[in-house]
Amino acid sequence: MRRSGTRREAILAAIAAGEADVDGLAARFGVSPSTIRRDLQRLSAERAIARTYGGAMLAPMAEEQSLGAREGMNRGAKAAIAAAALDLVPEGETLILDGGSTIAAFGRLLRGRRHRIITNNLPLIALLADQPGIELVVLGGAVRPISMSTSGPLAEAALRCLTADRLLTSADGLMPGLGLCEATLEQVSLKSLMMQRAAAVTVLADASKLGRAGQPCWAPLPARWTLVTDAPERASEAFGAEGAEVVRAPGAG
Amino acid sequence: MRRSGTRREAILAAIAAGEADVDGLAARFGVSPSTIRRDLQRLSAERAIARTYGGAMLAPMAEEQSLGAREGMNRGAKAAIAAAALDLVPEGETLILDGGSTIAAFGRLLRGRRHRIITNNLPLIALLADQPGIELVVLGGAVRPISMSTSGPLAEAALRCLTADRLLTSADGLMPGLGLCEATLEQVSLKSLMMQRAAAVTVLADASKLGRAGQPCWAPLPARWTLVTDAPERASEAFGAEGAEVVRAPGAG
DNA sequence: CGCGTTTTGCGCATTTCGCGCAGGTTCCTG
DNA sequence: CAGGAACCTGCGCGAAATGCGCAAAACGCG
Repeated sequence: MRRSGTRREAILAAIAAGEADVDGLAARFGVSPSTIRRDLQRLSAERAIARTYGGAMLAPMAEEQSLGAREGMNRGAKAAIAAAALDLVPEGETLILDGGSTIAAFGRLLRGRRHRIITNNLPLIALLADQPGIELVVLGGAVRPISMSTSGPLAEAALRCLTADRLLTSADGLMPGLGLCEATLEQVSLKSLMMQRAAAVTVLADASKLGRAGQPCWAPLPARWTLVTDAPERASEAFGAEGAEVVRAPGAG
Repeated sequence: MRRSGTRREAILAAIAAGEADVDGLAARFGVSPSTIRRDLQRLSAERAIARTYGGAMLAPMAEEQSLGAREGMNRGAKAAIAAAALDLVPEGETLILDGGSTIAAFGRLLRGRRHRIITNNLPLIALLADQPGIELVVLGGAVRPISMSTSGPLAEAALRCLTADRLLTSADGLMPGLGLCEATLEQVSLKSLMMQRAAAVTVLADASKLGRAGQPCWAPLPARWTLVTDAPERASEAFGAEGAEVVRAPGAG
């Protein structure tokens, strides 16, 4: 029977459309849950989907574009850093969330919480827009495809109309005494303005960023700020010596 | 004990490292499977992981398709209207693309072309950001989850810094003499400003929108504008009589 | 029409999950 | 310093989901 292949494609489409539980799919296609289970098992073996308890979800794509590849890098570390940063942020605060995959990982954890979010992090919008407890404001401006974020004069103009309790940001590199570095002046200009507009500054950076000066454009850090990192203490103590509160997230493994 | 937060981060790291089953995690951390289960439940609620049968996996970065469901409605008609509208737009123009699924369908057709795009249509960003021939500017502002678009004072302020060759917009309803209607004043205020800022106005509306006054807030249309619709001529001739150029798209089929 | 292959549905044992309950620890407060 | 609130933890129980084996049905092919 060639039809089963057709049904598996339809199941794939149904899962992509949100129909995710075994019983629902069984009713939808008029077959028994056992059959759906077998189909899901096969699709799972083909790496097309991933099984969940009582259902299935689209498989996490192995690799994709430039952004997806970088998101995969240090993913565990970023998730751990994001979770550690979450404990520092009281519910109800107004947050500025900067661009970058580390901040996106943090933003995902805000689902279910109550916050006002100001962000130029475009992938984050889809993750938070449906949350009833979250009021989302997007900073406009020109889109940087590499980082999927906005920047430029329009973003800065919008930011000048807003203030926040806390900024969460990351960087291409951090150096004691210099601050954080990025590839373009446009980026550091926006980051500096974000720091001015937030009462507290929290920087999320994995171990590979500390002590790295790989970019030419620098933004100084405020007198008091918080660093959340998975790096060992010897790599971060220099920041602590110059006014940063250092929070360690457990390293992967 | 506040340490549980620390353990949850460690669990996150362990899952990223491949340790994925409940019993293994319980043994790894020296706690009962019940506790691990609770931790996984909590991480799952935070969307940091996804539960599987007997374990967990890192949450996929991409999700969200509540909009996708509505996008399916009148999909054929919208695609036909979008294709017809594409013929009206010369390559190289600077376009304002309003929110809504009809405009999103149009924007998808711009892939591979050369344009400057100004938009508050959030789903469109992911579709066009990777296109080398397209320069993308996002209007910031508050996010309306229902339509996945931005609006409000910030969007209008940004728009006041920009002009465009053409506006492509849609509406909840169109009436001869009245213009187009939307659910909120905020929406029509932004649409009116978009019309002022664009040298030409093109409205995409399927047959169900014509002659419908289902919303209380109205924006008048300019003296000359273009209507692209799949409705039969008798439904659109009233608009032609008051200055609109009417372009018919072949009905869905 | 007969046969082999594939698919499907069902029952059963096993595993996992969710929830309530009791005990213990931490922290805050009067 | 004592009391209490909040939290975490472990355990047991009922419910749900899973995997497996087996028999019946559907399909393709000679």
